[in-house]
Amino acid sequence: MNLRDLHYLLAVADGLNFKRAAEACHVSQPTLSMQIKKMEDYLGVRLFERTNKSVMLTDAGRRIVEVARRIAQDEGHIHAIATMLRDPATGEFRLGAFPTLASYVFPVYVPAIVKAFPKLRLLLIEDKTHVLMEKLNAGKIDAALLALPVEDSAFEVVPLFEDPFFLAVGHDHPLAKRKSVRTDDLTGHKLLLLDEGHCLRDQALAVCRARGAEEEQSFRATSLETLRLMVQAPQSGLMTLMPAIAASGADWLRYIPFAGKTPSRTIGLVWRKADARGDMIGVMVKALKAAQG
Amino acid sequence: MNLRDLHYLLAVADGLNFKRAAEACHVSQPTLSMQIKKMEDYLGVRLFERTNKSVMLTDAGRRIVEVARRIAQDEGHIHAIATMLRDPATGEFRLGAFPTLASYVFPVYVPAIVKAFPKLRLLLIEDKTHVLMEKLNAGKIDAALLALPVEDSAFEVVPLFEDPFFLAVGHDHPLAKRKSVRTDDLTGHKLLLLDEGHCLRDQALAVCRARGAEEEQSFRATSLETLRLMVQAPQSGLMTLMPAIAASGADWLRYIPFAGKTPSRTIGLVWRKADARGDMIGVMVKALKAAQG
DNA sequence: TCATACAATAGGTTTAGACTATCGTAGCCA
DNA sequence: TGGCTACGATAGTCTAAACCTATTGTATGA
Repeated sequence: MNLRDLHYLLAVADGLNFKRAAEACHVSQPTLSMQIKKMEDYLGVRLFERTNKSVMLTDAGRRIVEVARRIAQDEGHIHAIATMLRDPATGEFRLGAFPTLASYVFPVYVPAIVKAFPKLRLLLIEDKTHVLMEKLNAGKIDAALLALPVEDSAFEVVPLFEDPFFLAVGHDHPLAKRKSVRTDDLTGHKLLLLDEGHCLRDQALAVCRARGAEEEQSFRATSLETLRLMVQAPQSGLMTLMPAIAASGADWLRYIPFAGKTPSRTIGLVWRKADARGDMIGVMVKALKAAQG
Repeated sequence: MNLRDLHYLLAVADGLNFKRAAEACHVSQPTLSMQIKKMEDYLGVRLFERTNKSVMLTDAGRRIVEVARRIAQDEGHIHAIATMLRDPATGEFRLGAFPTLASYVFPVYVPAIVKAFPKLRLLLIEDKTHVLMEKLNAGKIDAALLALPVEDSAFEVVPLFEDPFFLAVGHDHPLAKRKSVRTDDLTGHKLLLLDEGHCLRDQALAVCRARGAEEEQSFRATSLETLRLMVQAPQSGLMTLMPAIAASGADWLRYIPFAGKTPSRTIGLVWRKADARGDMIGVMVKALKAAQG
């Protein structure tokens, strides 16, 4: 059976006349006769009762036409969906970002994306880096904002901005009065970090470990907010690395810039190379860069 | 687009693997690749995102698969309908009979048909002869019990039984005491008939008109029951022809048989020659004949 | 680095859908 | 009654599309 045949069936059922139905289908009358006959043979039931003078639906024909009509409608729906989504800037777009980034970049990026692609339904996903990469791989999200480098040949990666780190300490911390610090100055101080799995933890460790800063082992924060509260607690003696993007100033921490070569992380957009919407994502990257400008 | 292609689409969507999908569809992998690609070109949207290592649905693909699944289901429904109705003795069968016959033959015939064709859904239609013939022609009913002859080359006709007429009179009618009558005896008596359009009227007229029986002009009955009541009314002086099948005896009329050549009507079953269920209707005729004993 | 797994491509064969021309039948009108 | 028209069915041929096998290209993993 064939969708075309179903349309032939419907055409004959509508006009109850093979010649006119053939015209409506833009085929010859014998073609139509043949195909209907073939369909009847295939289904094993007569669909039309035909004489030289009249054509009418059989009981089976009537019922089958009913279903065929629904199929034809659904076929129309498929075309409608395809037409709508032919423009890549329509449909859904699922964008991920890891937790210590999401709340700071989404407020800037989302309006930019919505403005650039008003017909795109944007869905935001906040998860740890490795979960995002799995989801990206599995097609559960379409792109992710991640800290670079991302080593995966299946992904396309574009850097968006540098996010420098500040040293964050409480007001009574030994380093609190410094105008700037060098990474060497961290040696011997106690460092509080996020819990395992947060990429900010790894980034901070990469900066500090070589310098002999000693990680506070009794506690690891599970969110930036907790981290902030722990560090600013009186007599904590703790410090942490805080990304500039998260250093709002609306708290009681001291954020001290690094002198010399400022440690930083690079944030980029990552998506699947195989994604057919690659071109659109390229345009999206431009919109994002413009937004942070 | 093609139903086959939709099945290919579903197979790939289910397994997310072209090779296995091809096996499931009993075609080669290149065929599947080709057809999917062709479909994507036709619709103008990418349905799958493919790499060497993985296949996943695009947003468009996901939505279209949803509709395709419904279409596949409906295709199944068409097969189910065809399988069910492949046996002619299933589905609906609409049987008509004219009013002065219906109430007397249906109680006998319907159980016989139901017994012979238990899967047939029998629908009964009661209407005047010419309406039944129109409906039969238009395919609105499948067969009709009519008084013969039926002159229409499009119809198949089989006589079922002879229905002799009685002369029906009230107890005080001049002919009430007769053991039998001849058609000549009707001359000069007042005849009450059914309204225009009832075939019993025409049949009775055919019997009586030649004999000079005088039709009561002031009133025509619209049902056999009314006719009965009018004739049996004291001092009515009316008579009518009553088919044997309707002469129940459970009323106050005298039913007098005709001597010599008894006038009668022939009742037969009529259906369209072109009806594919002709064979089944032939079997039905046998069942009807058996039922009337 | 070789073997494996996967989808895409190339080239040739078969099938099915399409065409034109014609038939067969019934209804209509002169 | 004979010829005209309208209708669907049939016959024979052509072509496009669906299919096959064989091969390519590219990752992954031992």
